[in-house]
Amino acid sequence: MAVTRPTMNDVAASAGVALKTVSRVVNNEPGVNSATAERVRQAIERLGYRRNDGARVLRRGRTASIGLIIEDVADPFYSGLSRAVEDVARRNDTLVFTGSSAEDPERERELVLAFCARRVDGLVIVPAGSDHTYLVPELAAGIRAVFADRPPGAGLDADTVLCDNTGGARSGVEHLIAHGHRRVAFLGDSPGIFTAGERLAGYRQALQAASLPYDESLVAMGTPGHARVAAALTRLLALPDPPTALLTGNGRTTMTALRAINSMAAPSPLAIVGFDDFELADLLTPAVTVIAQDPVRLGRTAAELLFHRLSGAGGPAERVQLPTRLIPRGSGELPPGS
Amino acid sequence: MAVTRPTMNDVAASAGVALKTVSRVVNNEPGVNSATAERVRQAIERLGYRRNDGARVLRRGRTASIGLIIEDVADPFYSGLSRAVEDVARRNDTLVFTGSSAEDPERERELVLAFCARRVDGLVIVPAGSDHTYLVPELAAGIRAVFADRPPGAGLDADTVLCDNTGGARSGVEHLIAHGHRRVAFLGDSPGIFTAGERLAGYRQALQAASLPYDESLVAMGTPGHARVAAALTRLLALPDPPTALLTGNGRTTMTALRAINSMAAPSPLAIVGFDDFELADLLTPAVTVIAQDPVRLGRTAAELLFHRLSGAGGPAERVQLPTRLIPRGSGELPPGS
DNA sequence: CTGAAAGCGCTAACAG
DNA sequence: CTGTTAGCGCTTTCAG
Repeated sequence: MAVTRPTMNDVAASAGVALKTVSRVVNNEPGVNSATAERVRQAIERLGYRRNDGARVLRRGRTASIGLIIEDVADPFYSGLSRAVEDVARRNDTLVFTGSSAEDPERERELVLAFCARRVDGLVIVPAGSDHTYLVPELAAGIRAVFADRPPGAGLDADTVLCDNTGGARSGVEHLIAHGHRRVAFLGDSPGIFTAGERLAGYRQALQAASLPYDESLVAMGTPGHARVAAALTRLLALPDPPTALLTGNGRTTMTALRAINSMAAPSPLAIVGFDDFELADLLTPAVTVIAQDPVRLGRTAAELLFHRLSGAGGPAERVQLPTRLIPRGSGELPPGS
Repeated sequence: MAVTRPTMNDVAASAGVALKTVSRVVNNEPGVNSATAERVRQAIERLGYRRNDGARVLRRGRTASIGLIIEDVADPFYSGLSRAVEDVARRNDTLVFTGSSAEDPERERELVLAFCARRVDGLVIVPAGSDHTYLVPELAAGIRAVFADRPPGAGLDADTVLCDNTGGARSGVEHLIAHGHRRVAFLGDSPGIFTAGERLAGYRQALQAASLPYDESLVAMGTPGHARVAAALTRLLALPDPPTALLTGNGRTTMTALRAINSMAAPSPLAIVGFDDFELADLLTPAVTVIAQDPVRLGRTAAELLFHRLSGAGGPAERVQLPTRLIPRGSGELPPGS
């Protein structure tokens, strides 16, 4: 098995021309006699030559590749975002390295630095950690970074695209209150996660605007795993004055909560609004009312911002906020105590 | 803004040592005086030096990167597979380029060749096309490729990991027949897709084994879009002797079909078995019986096979088949004409 | 229109 | 233990 590929030199030798002439043909540079060019093309064909972009990059500087760091490709929210980034990259003739941080700051750092060592032109980062000082030398060296879904940690000023987490959560709770609920629980993601905090803030704002008390016992923040969610729900429903409605903090938590409630033989149905839309929400009984984010738009916006910078745009870091949309489907319109 | 990064040379000059010494320190090679090493490390820190892996690769041959081509990262089946490939790659200190072919053979080809031009060490390909002759020179040049979910086109012999599509579909139809059904429809994916054909074959085998006739009017193959699926279902249900049960050909088709049926006010409930498990199948009413594939295992197996080859394993192309598993949940156990 | 020489940043192979 | 030299495959620069 051939273990070494033909190089431009081999092609040049085979076609009886100089290296540079091959380079011109391969890159469609003007100023090559068409007969010569044809001879080169035949040699390329004959040898199965294919340009080594690694060497090209070394010489030219730009790698025409970017890195994308998300939490988990297998999560539908991030896979939508991923696909959008990929599409924008493709339109810019750029390849994408993808990596999942699994919500681990150390892993995020490793991935980012590995991408930087490959000299990606830029990065789209959904950060897991809150300390991004490790990025400072990279940014100083000209690598551009755009943060998506969550902002960078303190001390780093970079372009950022976020959803309106607070406003979204607020509108969800307002919706429940408008339907007569006074005891609304919040089942949120781990408190360390930026979006979880923002959504909790929105929850509180809605209560305050309606002059309802903030009752800590109605709030349960943590991972979206089944055990923890089921435990939290059990506790909530056993309260002396239990909630009649529930806001769940993200798509995964919503699904886990629905599953837990389903197997709990709840005394009276709980009204539910979920943060994040999800597939089949419309087919459940009742259909699930959600606050929809737009992961595709999030990814597209972040990637476009990145390429905007890569094409030379200067100016201060931008901060874009994307709207959310409440989609009433039934579960959020249930009256209390029905 | 600094547009050029410090190189090993800069570090060497700054530390007052030779280039090679820096290289030794950076790569943790033994045989450097610890005082010298410390001086070098300080210079690295001072200048914010980071090794350029592109240059390293050019010199060493291996890029420690692989390419992954799937149909669409945003599809849960492929995103599970993706994540599994990424995890295996990580364990092998390898980065992953990801690209979506969108079921377009030309796009698949472009992506693969772009990855090859970056000199990835290997590829995991879920092929969209059926002609892979474009890969021959790449394979000859030593790039390893493993096909997943679908085999390569005729004429190319490469490692392949498939699911038991035929057996899975057969077991699904057998299940329906065992529950008393005699008129079972098949709503499959576009006939050009490999897995769609295999599943159709399994459907036919089950009918034959039960001595039931194969009725073409009960089969509808095509894209999983809503319009086409709804039209197919309308036609099926208007048949003089309509089906009492339905096998759907993949996850997306199942969901679309459920949605269509839901809005159709069907005369009597249709028993349904879906190929592919999907999130929330257990929470629908009735819960959906499925033939589950294991996308994570598919991805893991393919990636492990790839790294096995990359570590020097020879021998003929392997062909691995993964089992499927029928998960009864309710929809597939409905009796006919209920 | 074509080519020779230099060098991108690094590692391998040898000296000292 | 440290340094020198060559060269990975390509593009850039400058001469013919």
